[in-house]
Amino acid sequence: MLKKKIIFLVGPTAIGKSAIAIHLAKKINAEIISCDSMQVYGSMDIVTSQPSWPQRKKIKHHLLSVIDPVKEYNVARYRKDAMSICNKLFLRNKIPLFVGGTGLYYSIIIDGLFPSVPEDKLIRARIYKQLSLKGNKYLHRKLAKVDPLSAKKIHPNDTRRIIRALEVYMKTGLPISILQKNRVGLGNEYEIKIFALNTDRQALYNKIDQRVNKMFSSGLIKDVRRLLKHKLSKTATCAIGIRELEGYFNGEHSLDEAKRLIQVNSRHYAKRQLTWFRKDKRIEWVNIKKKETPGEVAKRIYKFLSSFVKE
RNA sequence: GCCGAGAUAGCUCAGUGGUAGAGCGCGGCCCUGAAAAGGCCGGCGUGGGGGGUCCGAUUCCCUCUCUCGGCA
Repeated sequence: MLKKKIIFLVGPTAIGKSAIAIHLAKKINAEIISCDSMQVYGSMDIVTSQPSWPQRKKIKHHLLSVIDPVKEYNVARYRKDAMSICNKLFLRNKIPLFVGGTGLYYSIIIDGLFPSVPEDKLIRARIYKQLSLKGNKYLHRKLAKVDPLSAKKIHPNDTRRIIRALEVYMKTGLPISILQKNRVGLGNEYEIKIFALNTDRQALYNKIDQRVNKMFSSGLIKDVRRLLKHKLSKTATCAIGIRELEGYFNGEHSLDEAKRLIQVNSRHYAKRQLTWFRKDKRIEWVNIKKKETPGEVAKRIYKFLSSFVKE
């Protein structure tokens, strides 16, 4: 029996994934599933740099603008949503082409998520209270007692992960480090290819600056001002551009400073993305050459996997 | 032109007679229900140029160059 094929196209922010993905999708009869933790949110098109409507008309895109920004979203929901779309695409003989920059999301699709409990707001509130009362070292020691493995792995300052580990332990009575070993990925049924786009660092940073400029000229300020009228979820608020502009609106800093911060934070983000991808040895790296068009890059990738998709 | 202040990391600036730090930036890394988040590590340097004093100068002295104030 033929294995089901799934293709991933990842890369740092602003590298040009969307345009390349559309060219590629056309060549291989694919539909695009966004793999981006922020582009799932609707009415945030400009801050999250979603593919334009003309682009979305060319190739069907999934998981863009599907959640209200006042709602929370997370990996587990993403996996569920994405896998369900994936299966529908298989029924229609379409290849799922995952495109995006969220490292955790694509790896969760491939490698699976350990079965566990969702966030429990009450428990978290209790742990947060302990955190403010007794400090992070206390929580870390507490974790060390019930789950020494995790405590060793998680730095005492990384309170988010300490809290998550404690939460899981409190709900299940089992250490998260044990549960985490139990993940079910795509396995043998599927055949996957992962491509990561990159270019030299300075060129990437120039692209990021350009993108930020473009965001501003397409009405970022107005957009964020409108968004801030609602109580955005803690996840949606994380989109780069929201807090920086909020600081400007509140008079904490100038507009120029807000823009500078958006650029800096985007660079840092891109750097972290690259660190994540580098670690994944399954990735085929595609280095974009100077002046190479999206179509040309897509062609190179297509050549690389033509035997893969024709089998 | 005169007087004063200054010239130290990519930037803003500390500090010291025994060849230097901090914040930001920059680089590297970690990551399983907030992941565009969160966390960890790394100084990346001809101390403006040239002399002098001293065992030893980034630090003290002289001089030149430049920058910023003030007076002309």
